[in-house]
Amino acid sequence: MKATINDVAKHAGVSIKTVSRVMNNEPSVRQDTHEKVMAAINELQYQPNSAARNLASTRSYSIGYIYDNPNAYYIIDMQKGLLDSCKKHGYELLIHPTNAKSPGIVDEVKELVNKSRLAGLILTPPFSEMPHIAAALEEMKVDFVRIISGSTPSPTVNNCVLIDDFTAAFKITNHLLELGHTDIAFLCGDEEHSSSGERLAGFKAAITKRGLHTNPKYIVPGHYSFESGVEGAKKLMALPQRPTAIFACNDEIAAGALFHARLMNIQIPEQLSIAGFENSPFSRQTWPPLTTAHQPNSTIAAQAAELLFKHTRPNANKAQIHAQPVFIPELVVRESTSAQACQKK
Amino acid sequence: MKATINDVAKHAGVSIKTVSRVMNNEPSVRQDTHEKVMAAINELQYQPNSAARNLASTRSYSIGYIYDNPNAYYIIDMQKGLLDSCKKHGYELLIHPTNAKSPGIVDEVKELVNKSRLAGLILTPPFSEMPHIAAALEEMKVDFVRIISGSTPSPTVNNCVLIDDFTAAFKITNHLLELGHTDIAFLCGDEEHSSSGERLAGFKAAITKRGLHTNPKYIVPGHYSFESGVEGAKKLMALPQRPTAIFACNDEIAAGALFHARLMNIQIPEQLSIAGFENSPFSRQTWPPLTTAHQPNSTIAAQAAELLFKHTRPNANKAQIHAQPVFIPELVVRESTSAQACQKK
DNA sequence: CTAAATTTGACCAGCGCTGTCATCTTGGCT
DNA sequence: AGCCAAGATGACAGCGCTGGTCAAATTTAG
Repeated sequence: MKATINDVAKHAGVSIKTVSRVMNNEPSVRQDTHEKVMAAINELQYQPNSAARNLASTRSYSIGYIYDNPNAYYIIDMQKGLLDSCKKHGYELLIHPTNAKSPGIVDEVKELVNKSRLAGLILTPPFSEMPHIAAALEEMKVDFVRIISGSTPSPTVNNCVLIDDFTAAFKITNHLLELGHTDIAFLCGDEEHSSSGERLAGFKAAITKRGLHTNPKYIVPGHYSFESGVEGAKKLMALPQRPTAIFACNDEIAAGALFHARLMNIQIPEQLSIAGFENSPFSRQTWPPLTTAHQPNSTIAAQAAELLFKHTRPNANKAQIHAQPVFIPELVVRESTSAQACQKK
Repeated sequence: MKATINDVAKHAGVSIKTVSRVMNNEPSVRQDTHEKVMAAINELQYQPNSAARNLASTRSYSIGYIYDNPNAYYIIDMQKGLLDSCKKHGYELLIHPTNAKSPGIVDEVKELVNKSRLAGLILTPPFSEMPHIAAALEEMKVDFVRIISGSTPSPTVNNCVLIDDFTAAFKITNHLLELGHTDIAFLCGDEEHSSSGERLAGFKAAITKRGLHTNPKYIVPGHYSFESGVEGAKKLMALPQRPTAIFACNDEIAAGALFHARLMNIQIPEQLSIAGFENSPFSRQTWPPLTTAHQPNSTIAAQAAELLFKHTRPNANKAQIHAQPVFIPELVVRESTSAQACQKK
């Protein structure tokens, strides 16, 4: 039915071991044999049986994705990217939803790795920012790649995919500044997520660079939720001097702010500009659609998986391993921001 | 490191063959030996190595979940239920997002089954309602369980989990009727999804039973999206005689309707009641929160997986196989519906 | 208490692949 | 040409389990 390594070996006129060598990128296979084998592989559409591989090898061919994120869109996108990359490299993806705040989380992760013999793990926030998880995995000598907020590749750590929240937030803030806004508020996400801090820093930097200064009353703590956005906007709108623009730490918060504004009969963007972050489907379902920063989650996930596979594969190009991809979410301008609110002043 | 079948055999004082018999539910194992082995399994926390099982057996121990649904919350919930059930039975879950409308979809599914040697498949709408997919799977002799809309178990088909959309819609409509509403509109979902038709039928039945009749102008075709809800509400609100309540085919549509109402300065529920369907997180993020019907997606998914495993396991209790679970989503009353709008009349 | 039926174990092959180690090539050197 | 080391390739065992066969042990029924 399905081609096995034996079929490929016969077809190419080599031993199965040589086919195995080619499949595993092992050195000491001559150029022409390599090509011969590859040709046979392609012709027979050979795909190694992962069960056999797992059984025979000390290594494993599945990676895990642990998640605990209320944002379903984010998870779905991540999965998509991971799956694509896994498929490409003949790996399997094991998904494991769990509760990051559970006290036994480290043991749970350990057990998962052991039981499912995982080759590696993809960690997204909040897991990617939990030092005890990273420590446990390092101790177990399991590879992992973290997707974290940051802009400057670290020379000591090579297993991260960085999202430059700072720069993206800087851009969004700049967009608002360029429209003419000077009284801009910021609705924070969860304190524990470094992304929120990075975005706030980018926000402040843009304002400072413009020669303005940030009004502490305009920086509202909160968390990554719709409700938090409603609350935050309520506080801001109750201030004697209202801001003319709000930059929310993600689209959900922005949607909440938008909602509160609608409730208060504040026209968007005529009387108030609102920007979000992430470009989730959410940001297109609001009215008006949200100006936001596009975070290409699928692509980010795929990159993370690629990085993991490079680690995992024993004979990888060492130079490539140290590449730390940095993603800068791009500004997406929609109808929720305009110059109108500040021109009236 | 990890316990193998040999360890269990030694621990229980039996041969590995007997352990294997127990693991695979084979007959002709005496009660007490069975217990002895189970005790050893529990004590050693034995989990069969799925790679070895897959390799040795003609059967496989992984099931697939194919999805193509814009509703990320739905998918996440489904996954959760499937994973729980898989874990319990020692199966693996393979997820496969794809495009249901792609012309090569049947071949794609076939290839997936072949390549990953799937024991079975879980099909949700729209896949569960595509006859050519079911036919292809039957031809391949691959088990599958469909999650579909319906209320009466079919005697010929035994691989379905039913969601009684009719009754749930009946209940929601009744709730509106009991509040005193008589002019109730219905915003349809996609025509291709039978759930929309079932919900509409339940809606009509409730109205008819009340001795009233449905106004054709109040039945607005559409699809399962926020935008469709906005459009639908717009049409309804433009009618000379506005309805006093709207029953939307799902929460997203309801959210769209809610949004349009807010835009038109129609107070909810004072001037108009709106109900949704599904009880997705969406329904709690709107203001006011939506009256809806709770569809326990995780539980439904888990049931579907259980059903599939019963099919797949060769020595299962035949009587159980023919049980077709029927879920009736329960009414959840929140602030978006009240008697106010119809009392004013 | 015996014959028949049931339960269990010993043993083997083999699933498709990798790891180890032995063997065969190759090419550089004298 | 002859020799040797390094490189390329192959033979073979074994990963943990299932499925089959058959014989031995045990239970059950008559």
